[in-house]
Amino acid sequence: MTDFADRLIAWHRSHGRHDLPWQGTRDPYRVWLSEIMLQQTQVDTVMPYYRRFLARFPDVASLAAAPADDVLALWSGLGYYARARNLHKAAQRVMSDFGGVFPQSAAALETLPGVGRSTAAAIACFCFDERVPILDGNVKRVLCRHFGIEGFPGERKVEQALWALAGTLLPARDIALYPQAQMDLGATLCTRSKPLCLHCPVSETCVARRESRQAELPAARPRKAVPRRSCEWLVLQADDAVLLEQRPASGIWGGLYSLPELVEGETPAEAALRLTGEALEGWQAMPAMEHVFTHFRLAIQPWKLQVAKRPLQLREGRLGWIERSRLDSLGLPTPVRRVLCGE
DNA sequence: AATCCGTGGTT
DNA sequence: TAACCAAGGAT
Repeated sequence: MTDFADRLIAWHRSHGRHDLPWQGTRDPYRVWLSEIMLQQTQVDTVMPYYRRFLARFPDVASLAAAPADDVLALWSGLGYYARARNLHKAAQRVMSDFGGVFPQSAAALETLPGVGRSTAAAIACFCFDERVPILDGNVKRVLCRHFGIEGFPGERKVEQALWALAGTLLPARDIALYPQAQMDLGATLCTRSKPLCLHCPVSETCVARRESRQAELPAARPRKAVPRRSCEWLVLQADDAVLLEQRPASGIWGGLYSLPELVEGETPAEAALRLTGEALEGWQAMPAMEHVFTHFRLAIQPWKLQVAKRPLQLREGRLGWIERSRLDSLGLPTPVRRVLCGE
């Protein structure tokens, strides 16, 4: 079945995507950056972020030397912020452990934080012609359909089988073209819904096609109820500044600047007193909003409290007054940016 | 090994 | 509307 890869590559030459911003280079820095941004994130979403990021940090040295806050600011809105923190750490490790030169094997690349087996393989393959398989969402979908693989691909046994299968399908030549060929097929033809089998280069040998099971393969994730949580935020504004709190490095929105949360049962005035030690009055409700994550749903009630003069003391170390003009240069979670800057 | 981690688009 | 999930990795 080595023919499988050759057909994909031949199809890619004439029908694949060739003008994405991260294509046309074998610079491992650029390939690595694009691969990290594209994890669980669609191409159209990534493009503007990739351009901005590359303009600000043209190489691994400039990224390694940057403050973490600058990196998070450029990532703000892209989600999965551990990617940005790991990206920064990995850049520093390339400088310190590899003399500023990216390692040239998948095994070595995988030692970098945020670089797993598939991302390491993609970089090694694109940049250094290493003959290793990738296994992202596109490849999983294509393989499950074409070879009639049953079971949810997120399950360990199924994923192991897919890795093994992917390893047997590698082409004898043009290895550097193969990852892109697979991803293009998955992204443009073998899509999750309504795949365009009529244009597919491997449709004659596809199990799902033959059995009309394109909608059943790959098997869907076992569904669970999505928990609902709620929180209240204090939007304390003074002069032309707002009180923000940097979140802990781990957990949701790690390292980002967020609005202080009210403790259960607390009024906005009580929260302001707790945070500043001053009695502040005149709070009012802002429009409630809901933010949806993959794994839960968060109802947010912001409370605005505008005071004339900025309280001098802050009771917690992670609190700080941020000028409104500086908000653009900070890493803010999307709903925080929405509250402070409007839609 | 199952869970956690964002956001926006599609159906 | 709600479900689903996209160029996954870390724990």
